[in-house]
Amino acid sequence: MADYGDKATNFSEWFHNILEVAQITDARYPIKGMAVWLPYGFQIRKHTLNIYRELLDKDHEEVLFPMLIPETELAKEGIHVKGFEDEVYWVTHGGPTELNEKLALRPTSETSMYPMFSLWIRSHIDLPIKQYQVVNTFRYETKHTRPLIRVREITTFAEAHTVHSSAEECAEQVETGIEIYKTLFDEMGIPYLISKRPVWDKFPGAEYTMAFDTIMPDGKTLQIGTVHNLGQTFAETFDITFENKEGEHEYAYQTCYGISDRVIAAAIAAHGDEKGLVLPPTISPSQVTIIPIIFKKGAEEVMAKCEEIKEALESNGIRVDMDTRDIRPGKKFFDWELKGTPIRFELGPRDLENNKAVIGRRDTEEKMEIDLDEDIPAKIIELLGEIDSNLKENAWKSQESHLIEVDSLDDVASLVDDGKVISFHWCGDEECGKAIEEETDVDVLGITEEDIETDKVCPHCGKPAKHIALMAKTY
RNA sequence: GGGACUGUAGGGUAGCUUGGUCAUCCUUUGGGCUUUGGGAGCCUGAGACUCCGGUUCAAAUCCGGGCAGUCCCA
Repeated sequence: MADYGDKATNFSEWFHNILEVAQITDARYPIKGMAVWLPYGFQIRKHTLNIYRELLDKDHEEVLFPMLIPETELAKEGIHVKGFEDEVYWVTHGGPTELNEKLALRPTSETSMYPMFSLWIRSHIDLPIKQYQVVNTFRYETKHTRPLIRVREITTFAEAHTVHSSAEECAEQVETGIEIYKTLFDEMGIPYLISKRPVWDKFPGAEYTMAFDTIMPDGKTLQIGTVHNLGQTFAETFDITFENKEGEHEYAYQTCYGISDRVIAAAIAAHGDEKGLVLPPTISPSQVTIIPIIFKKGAEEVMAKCEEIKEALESNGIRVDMDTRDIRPGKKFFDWELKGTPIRFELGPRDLENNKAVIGRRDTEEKMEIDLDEDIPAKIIELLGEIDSNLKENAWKSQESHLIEVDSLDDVASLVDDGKVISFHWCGDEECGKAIEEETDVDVLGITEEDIETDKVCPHCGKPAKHIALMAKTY
């Protein structure tokens, strides 16, 4: 039995090992924080993006903006640039010639897109604009990098940008963005916590930031998606104005929301186990992997039946892979457990004789027989659905086991060391929040329930509590 | 931002303290035989001292720096 490390007690080690042995990424690329997507990992990424695109294509348009941003544009929005300036990669030369203006590799695309929005938008008729792009972005991370989680090239940055003619519509779009991401994470079985980031941790330039965090197996949280209400800040900076129905010029209202490679990291972390990956059928490269068990005698008949089943499954829209390698079946079972294929379909001469096949579930490790005369595609589709909901349910249970409500912050440090994420009543004051972070050395993630009616007081400052907030160690 | 540790075949490692023989073992991998329902076996090949500089008759081993990685603290 291979030992990939213990997922709960040594998540980092487990995660590194799984990425490597399951051939998702190769982190040996000779630049810190940049890795190669391997074919198997790329497939997972592709299916994840398919879900994403399907969700956004309903009422967003996909676009593609350049990767380079002139220094003057990047620097226009003061608060925004301050949030990123230490992490920007600069292009300074074209061949031997020094450029007369430095060009930034986009750390995010507001300053790339919004000057164009300014040109495109003249009247309220032009609004709303809802666009998205899937691009790579660059951040010169100074902390230690981790594959998929903290990288210098974010290879999969899926960002949406919207422009509206009223503050109300803009706020509604924030809710829409949240709903889209909920659906995406639900499809992948990733549990999440939604909170409003504290003011000192919001997106630079935003009015407020709504964030999705998932709790990793070690109890640290990972931010997997954010939705920002930008208000009119960027519109003022980039002069995005429209003529409203009254014929007056008004600054536009904007939102942006994004997800990244981290979503895939979250899916791997949420479902994987000591044997390797466990992939939800929605993103697994193959949903069913057929393993023909070949002996010299009867090989042709077995292969023919396997082909037949493969075609039957594929014509029902199921992704099927067939492992025809000339190696022992045991080796194949181990390989596909490592790669997390949801269903193994094993068929050998003995089965053929009995008119049966063996189905193996990756999530429960159950093996069951199926009659070859049965409606196999229907059975598989049913099973895939069960696997999907089982994975999701377990992941949510696991997340909930990390959550704990407290009335006092005395034990926060030891609870967090124990892998807990803390929920507490909070006054909401910036000064108080920063003091809490300082004293406990744990981050205030954000507010999960805003402006609640309660008799409770803030455990730190003793003032009346207004919100329920979360604290955690973060990745 | 500050600190600690590490770098030997594709992966994991021994050797480094005390410089000196053909650099160890597992895995991987090419070829051959034999096997095939949970990682087969045998035979025979392949594959490494992070880079640059220094000390030395001699460096995987000692020293300095770069690059890369892991971890801890802000």
